[in-house]
Amino acid sequence: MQKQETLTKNQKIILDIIEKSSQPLKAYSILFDVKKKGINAPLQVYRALDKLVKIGKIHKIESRNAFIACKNSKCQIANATIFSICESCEDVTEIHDHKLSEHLRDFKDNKGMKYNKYNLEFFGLCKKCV
Amino acid sequence: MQKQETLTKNQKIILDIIEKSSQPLKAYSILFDVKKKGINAPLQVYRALDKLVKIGKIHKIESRNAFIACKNSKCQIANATIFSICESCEDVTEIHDHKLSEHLRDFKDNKGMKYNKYNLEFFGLCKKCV
DNA sequence: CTTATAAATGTTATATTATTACACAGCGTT
DNA sequence: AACGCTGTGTAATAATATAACATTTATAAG
Repeated sequence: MQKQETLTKNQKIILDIIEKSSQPLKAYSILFDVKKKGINAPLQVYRALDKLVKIGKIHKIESRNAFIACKNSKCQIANATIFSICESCEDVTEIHDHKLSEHLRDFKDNKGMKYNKYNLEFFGLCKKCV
Repeated sequence: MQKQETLTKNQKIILDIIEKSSQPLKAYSILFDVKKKGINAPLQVYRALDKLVKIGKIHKIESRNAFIACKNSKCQIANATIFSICESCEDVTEIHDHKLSEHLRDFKDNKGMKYNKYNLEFFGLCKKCV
């Protein structure tokens, strides 16, 4: 625990919006929403997003170019994310599976690469869409 | 084995360029390279890329918006990819790890979702860059 | 062989996502 | 007070990707 409480005004505004959404939000849709709060330019959004990703408050869904809040209250886990994505309704859920996480954390390839992060996205059809 | 031999002219041109590169290529850099072969528009590139991804000849590195050839000669594996990415030199390597692949293939969450695909990207520093 | 159907092409325009560059403000340290 | 660091605001632009339309080629069906 160090400085994750000290978000700036813009960062708070953006985090707030993302946390209120159960689903990933795109940068420009966030921008649209925060115009009324005085955030006018894409860069202001992207800067806040970058920071929030860095400190683990949100995650980027790479295959969708969208951002979702980390539900894990103590998260800090900017570096190990697993998501399931429904290809029909686009519902995204963060997966917390201890065993799988362990496997990924412990993975070693045979090339001496030093890993500090991974991102895993599962695709398929959710219950509703099957 | 069915129709993976029957690539069209554009698809062949694009695949050829990607296969000749050991590293991922971006769509617009491919476009630049193929202009001399009569492919003039982004859409022509993206269409070929889509098809090649679909049949498993190439993979998209989602975090980099770039495309790399599948080295697995019999690949057909458009649906299960694992890559390691060096955050310093951006070197990308496809990982073939039987045990890890099995784990991912067999993964079941507790929400009844039916998976048909996954994409995993590891980030870190390669031997040279450590 | 002819018709129908699906898949790919070529082209123009445009939408979406993300970054560069620059000037400046706030804050903690020395 | 000067420095370094992080964040802000703004304008411009770069990079990535898709929509819409007309046409052509390939494949399959009668």
